[in-house]
Amino acid sequence: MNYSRQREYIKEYLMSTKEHPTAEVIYQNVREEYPKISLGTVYRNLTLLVELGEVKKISTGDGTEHYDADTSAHSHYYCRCCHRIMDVEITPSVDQILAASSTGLGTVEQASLLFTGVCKDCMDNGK
Amino acid sequence: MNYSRQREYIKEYLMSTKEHPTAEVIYQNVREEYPKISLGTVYRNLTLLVELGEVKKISTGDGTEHYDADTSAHSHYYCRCCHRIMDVEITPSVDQILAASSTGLGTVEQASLLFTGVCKDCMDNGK
DNA sequence: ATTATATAGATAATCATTATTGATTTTGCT
DNA sequence: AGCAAAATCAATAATGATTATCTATATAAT
Repeated sequence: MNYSRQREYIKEYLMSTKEHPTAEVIYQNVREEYPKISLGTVYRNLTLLVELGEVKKISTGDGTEHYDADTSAHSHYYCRCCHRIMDVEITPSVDQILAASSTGLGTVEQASLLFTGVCKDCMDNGK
Repeated sequence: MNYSRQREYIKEYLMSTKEHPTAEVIYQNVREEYPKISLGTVYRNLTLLVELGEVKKISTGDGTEHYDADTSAHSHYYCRCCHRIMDVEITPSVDQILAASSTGLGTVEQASLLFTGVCKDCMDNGK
C-alpha cells in the first residue's frame, strides 16, 4: 500500500478529536486542509484504515457509521437523542471474551460493548 | 395505536426464527402469508416494534440492520464473512452496567455486547 | 352501521455508501 | 534526476437501504 497525504490527514484529524464523527463530518473537516478532496476518497480511506486496524468503526443503528482513531480498549455511550457517542472506560472482561471464544462459534476478533440511553444534555433540554 | 395483523405476523415470524433476519428477509418471509404486503410496511412496523421494546435491532456495520424478537438478556456473535448473527449466552455484567450508569453521562437504557469474528462454517470453507 | 382515525400498499424520494473512470501522484528502478 | 508501473485521487454515476408520501382500506369507538 502506498502513502497518501489525504489518508494521513484523515487519520490525524480523527486522532485530534474526541468526537466520533461520521464520514460526512470527517469530510467537512478534512476539506479545510484539502479543499479538493472528495467524499469517496474519505470513504475509501476510512475503509482502508479500518482494515489496517488503525481506526475503528462504531455502529449504533442511527443510519450512519461513526469512526474512532482511539483503538485502545474502551467502550461507548450512545445518546439516541443527539446521536453523539462518548467514551466510557469500561471494557468487556477477559472472562466474557474467553467465554465467547469457547462457544466454538468461531474466532473472536473483536468484542465491543455499547451503552445506549439519553445523555445529560438532552435530558436537561427536556427530551 | 391500532391493531394490525401484518404487524402481528411480522412479530410472530421474528419469534419463530433463530436467525436474526434483515428487513428484506423478513419481507420475503412475511410475503408468503401476506402476498400483498409492501417492504415499507415491514420497515414501518419494525420501527414501531422496536420503539415498543418488543423487538431489538442489531447493528453490525455490515450495511443492513438485523432484527431479533428475543428480548431476553443475551449477546450476539457476528461473522464478518457470511454476515450471520448467532446468539451467545453472555451478558454485560451488572457491574459494567452500574459503572456505565455512574459515569453521569446519562441514562443507560440498553447495554449490548457484540463479538465479531469468522464463524466455523466460513473457516471450514476456507476464508 | 357510521364516522373518524390509523394503517396498508404502492411508489417515489432520500440518504449513505460503493463502484467506475480518467487524471494525477507516488514508488521503485536505472 | 528521469522514467515506467502501480497506487491513489477527484468527480461522478450507481447501488442499496431506509424513509416519506399519498390514496385506499382496516380498525375502533359511538
